[in-house]
Amino acid sequence: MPYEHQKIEQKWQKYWDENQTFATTDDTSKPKYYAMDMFPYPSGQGLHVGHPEGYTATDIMSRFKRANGFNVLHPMGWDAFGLPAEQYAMKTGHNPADFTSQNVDHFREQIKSLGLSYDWNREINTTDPAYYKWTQWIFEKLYEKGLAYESNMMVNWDPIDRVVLANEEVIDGKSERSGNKVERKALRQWVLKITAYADRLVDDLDDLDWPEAIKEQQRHWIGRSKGAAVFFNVADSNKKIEVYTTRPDTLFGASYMVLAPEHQLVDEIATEQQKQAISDYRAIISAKTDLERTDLNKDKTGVFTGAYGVNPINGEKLPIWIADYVLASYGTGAIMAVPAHDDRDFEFAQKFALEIKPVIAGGDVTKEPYTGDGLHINSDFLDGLDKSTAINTTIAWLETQESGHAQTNFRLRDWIFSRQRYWGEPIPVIHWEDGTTTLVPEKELPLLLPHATELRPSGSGESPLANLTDWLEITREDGVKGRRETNTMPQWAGSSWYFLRYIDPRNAEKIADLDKLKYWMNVDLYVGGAEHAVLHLLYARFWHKFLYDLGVVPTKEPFQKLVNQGMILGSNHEKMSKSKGNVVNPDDIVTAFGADTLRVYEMFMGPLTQNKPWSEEGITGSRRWLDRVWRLLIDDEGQVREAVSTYNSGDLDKIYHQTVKKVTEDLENMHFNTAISQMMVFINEAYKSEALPINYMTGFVQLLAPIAPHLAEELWVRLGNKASISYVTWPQYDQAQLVDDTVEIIFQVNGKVRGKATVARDLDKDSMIAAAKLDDNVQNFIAEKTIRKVIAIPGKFVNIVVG
RNA sequence: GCCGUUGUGGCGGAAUUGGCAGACGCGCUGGACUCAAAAUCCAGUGGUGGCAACACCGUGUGGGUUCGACUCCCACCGACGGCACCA
Repeated sequence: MPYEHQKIEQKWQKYWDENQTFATTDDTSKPKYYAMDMFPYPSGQGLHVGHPEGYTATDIMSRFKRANGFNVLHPMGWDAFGLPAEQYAMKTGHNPADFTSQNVDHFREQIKSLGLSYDWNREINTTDPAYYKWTQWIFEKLYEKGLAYESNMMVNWDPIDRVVLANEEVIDGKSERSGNKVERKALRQWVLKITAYADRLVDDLDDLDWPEAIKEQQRHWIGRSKGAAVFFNVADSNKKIEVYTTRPDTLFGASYMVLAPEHQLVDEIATEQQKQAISDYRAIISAKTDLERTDLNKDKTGVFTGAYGVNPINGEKLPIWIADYVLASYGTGAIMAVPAHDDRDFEFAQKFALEIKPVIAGGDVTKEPYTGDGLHINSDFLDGLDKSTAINTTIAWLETQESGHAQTNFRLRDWIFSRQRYWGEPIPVIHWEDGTTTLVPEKELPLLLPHATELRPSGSGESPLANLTDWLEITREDGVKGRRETNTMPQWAGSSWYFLRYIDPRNAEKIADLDKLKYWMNVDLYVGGAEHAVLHLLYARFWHKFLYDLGVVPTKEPFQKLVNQGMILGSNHEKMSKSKGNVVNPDDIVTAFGADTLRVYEMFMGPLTQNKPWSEEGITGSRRWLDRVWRLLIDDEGQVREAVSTYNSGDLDKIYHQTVKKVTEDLENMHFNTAISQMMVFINEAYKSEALPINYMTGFVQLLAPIAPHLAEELWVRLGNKASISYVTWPQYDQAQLVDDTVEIIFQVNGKVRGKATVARDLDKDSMIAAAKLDDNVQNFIAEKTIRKVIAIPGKFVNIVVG
């Protein structure tokens, strides 16, 4: 009887469902393990083969931990708000909710066919009002704490369609959909003050078990830098310019100053004869896209304002320029330029023939800027000091003069939290005609997204919600009229706290019960793609810290261990895409080979974290191996083979215990590919053995169960055990079975292998050396040579050094 | 340019603390079974030379440390991901 994957997989999926095998309880007597996947956006395309990779990894860990006595929380849900549904709805005249719910059903069905051990009772959906009630609640708390505010921010604006576009909708400066040229436009936006958490977001990374690359990306994104604020008076004026510098020690080398073209003081200090040049320059700048201002333009441009600043340290007058290489959004939008020791200032100074004064010894600043360390020169009281001493000395001096102070800056900016979209969580705010703004009262949450079949752009830059007058307009008891906020939240909102809701998904009173949170948090394993390295993970960490400060959650960080699965590439080693015609559909694989084969193959392809190309031959190889496992134990009539019995010839003793050890350790470390290869070795050995001891066979089936659960359940029952295998205690290995009395040692001459011998495990050094010298081939290489040295390690090797 | 990851047979990939490079799988070759084929089972398979024993070469490139280097150090090259004038 052959291995019939379809029958077996359906049978066990039904069994798990009916028996609620994977329903999680809050049994706090057991240690807990919380394994979570990044929940998917349920797109119309359905699952691709990349999804099952990460899902299988967390599923293996979940099943492995269950067998090791852990109480496992392994949930799944849907990140179901998002742009594609809205675009599709606009095109077809449907409501995004209906379309999304069909997609969710399709995704759920596909995911269930993979045999993943989720607790489906905890399924969540970010578009469910019972869920987004709490997303709105968190927003209200942020607002109450002063961490949510309104501000005019620049957005991508399609002037013909009159809609706001997301960055990813803008391709080469044009709208992806309409092809219209996109402009920058200031619009009122809701903004979250993530910068208030910048220090903690950097510092707390240190304790997380995350890939170093991701931590580095977050550190860089936050971009904390330490330096000084320095105040420069403007000559012949009462104005002051504050600059930010990381090199206050080079203050004696400052030879000019630069303001960002948008800097507020520009108009106030510019002289009459420069005003025309300035406005011309600004016109050119505003026509440039961000890309042109950064990437494409390495050539420095700028205009003199006609004004001078006074260097607080020596009273020198410094010309004040405007230039777009100084960014309005970073620091104070103003710098002191030290061309001798900064690449950008050097380039600018050369172009406009500004003075270049060296203040640090080393390098030749007539040729290139010197940015290294060195002793200070031409710097009065700083002369002879090294960089860090000079920095501290200067800051101390500035503080006594009240001309500056130490200052920390961040690259991180506040988070633009609103979207001019329909398909998102409504922001629970009302703008009243008397000019006040209030939150929707907590007891009225959730503020429901009104049902709409015809989504049309409002034309004003507001979301389609602005068209829905019934919902939009509201009158207070005292007759004051109000208008609801038409902005909705970004897709990041619902995903910033979903890991909390899985813990207590139906709680109507709060996000989740604190005792349950105390038991389950943090997430022990979080697996997903590296494309979320910064934004999602940073936003989730920010919200979590905020909730921690509120006392809602008991931990400072949400995700203790993070793993990024690699991408599955097409068989041509390129990223899978429709246009390249290299897309593999997991449904086809499940039908033709089975979910277990897909799971084994995806885990066997290579390390979880690396990119790997799909291979048609590879998948058949994995299937072949599962067939081989089946045939080892089950004969043509569907009976357990006679060789499987309580008789143990001893052939498999060593390999069995080795396999238990290796598989256990590999699973613990998520080295699934080598765990599978060890199981293959075991099966190869078993095929050569006459006797198949029943306890070894059941032990093997247990090792296989996390990876190929349907097949393992089936074999487990056929071998005479009671269903199900999921909570049966993991097999143990016997250390004593792993060591042999004899061991093969190698003989080297000058580090090259020249012979081998099998000797007693505890053979002493001298006997090993003697044996080595007797070896024929070794003699060929040491004959007539002087032995300089002999290295011997018992149980391993002898190395004879001749010369 | 900067930060991070990575480079091993025809292919995917193995190799605790430096100690037999290439486990396992794919592919390929041969054998068994079969009228034949498929499937299956068994064996072989880094390159060069040799009937063989065995020798030489071999982990991106060039140096170095060491009795011994895929592994450690220095310099360089290529691929992938991220950031991009952040003062």
